[in-house]
Amino acid sequence: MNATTLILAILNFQDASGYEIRKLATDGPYSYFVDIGYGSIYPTLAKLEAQKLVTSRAEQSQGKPERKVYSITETGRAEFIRSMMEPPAKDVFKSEFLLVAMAADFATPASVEKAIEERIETVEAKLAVIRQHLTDCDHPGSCWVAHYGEHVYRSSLEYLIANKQRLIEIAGDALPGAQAAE
Amino acid sequence: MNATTLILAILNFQDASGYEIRKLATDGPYSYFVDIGYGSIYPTLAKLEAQKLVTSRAEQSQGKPERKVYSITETGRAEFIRSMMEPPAKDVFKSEFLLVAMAADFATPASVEKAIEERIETVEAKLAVIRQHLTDCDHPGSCWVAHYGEHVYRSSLEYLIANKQRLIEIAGDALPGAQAAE
DNA sequence: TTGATATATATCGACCCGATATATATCTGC
DNA sequence: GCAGATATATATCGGGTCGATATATATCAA
Repeated sequence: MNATTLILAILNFQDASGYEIRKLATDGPYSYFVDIGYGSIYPTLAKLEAQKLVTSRAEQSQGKPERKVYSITETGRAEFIRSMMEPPAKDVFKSEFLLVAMAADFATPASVEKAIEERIETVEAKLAVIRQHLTDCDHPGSCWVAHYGEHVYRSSLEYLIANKQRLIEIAGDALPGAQAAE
Repeated sequence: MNATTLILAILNFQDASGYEIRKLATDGPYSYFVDIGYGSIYPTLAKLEAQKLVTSRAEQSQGKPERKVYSITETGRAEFIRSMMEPPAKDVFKSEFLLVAMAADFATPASVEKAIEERIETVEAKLAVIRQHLTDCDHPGSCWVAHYGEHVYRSSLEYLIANKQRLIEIAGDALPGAQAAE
């Protein structure tokens, strides 16, 4: 994706600690088109602070470890706006599940069934998160994106459920000792 | 994704050179759920050859540079089948376009329009490739996956076209000097 | 014959992800 | 009251991956 742009975008909407940024990008409203780990977040925050695009302050809340809360600066906001103007990089989509589905005839029906069932559960979970965001959605851009996510994930789920059985039937056909199982 | 699994999967279906693997993963029937560059392909092929999971032979076709064609071994095929049995890693989806859409109020209508139009063109191109594959699709797993791709990309395209105008209308609303443009 | 394009192999640096280490506070059950 | 699980929080390291680039040959069009 590009950790710098993403973090600047998040900090443009709200102050956050590294830990919160991770949660927003994993479970929050960014989670269905973004993914970023600590290994990118903390070094990027340090770099952004050195460049004066963000500032940080320590904050101790009762009971919890001290948080290091980051805020975007005016320079940072200008850089964020500039980055929103340039043409976005191409989308990245990688699915090991689809690779397994493509080679279903080389796996057992049991493993294929498990794979597609887990995929269905994952998509359902993601849909639930999106629909939750849709109920308390105020900012217009976020609503547009959440509706997009709902639309696409629902479509994906429909196909998976409707064609699950057909994929399981393909399974095992190319495995040694599987000639014409009637 | 995991370059090893992908390359083993491709070589399980056909012999190929590094260059061909790249093309299959970029324009071919793997292209809508996979992406891999030379920086992963050549080192992985070398590793797989050292492990005796693939073998290579030089082949000079007329007029073109010499090709180094790789074939999967029996050990490699066993390893491929084993890898198809274990639960697939989670899908990866990252979209800088959706980040721009979410922050559309911080960009100009012109740049947002350009971004969504380019996105529509990209999806249409991908759909065209998938539909081409569907016309000459023999292997059942590949057909299942191509149908899935057709279903999801068509759904995505529908939303983009139907909601393009609405996104452009959001654009610019948070930019300095944009109070209530009627 | 120049330049553009396609084929083909290969590598390097920058970036990114997953796993892990470390630490504190709360909550639950025994 | 304390052990263990869980949540909060910061940080790093190694391995993997990507984009750009270098190199080379052959074809085709201007």
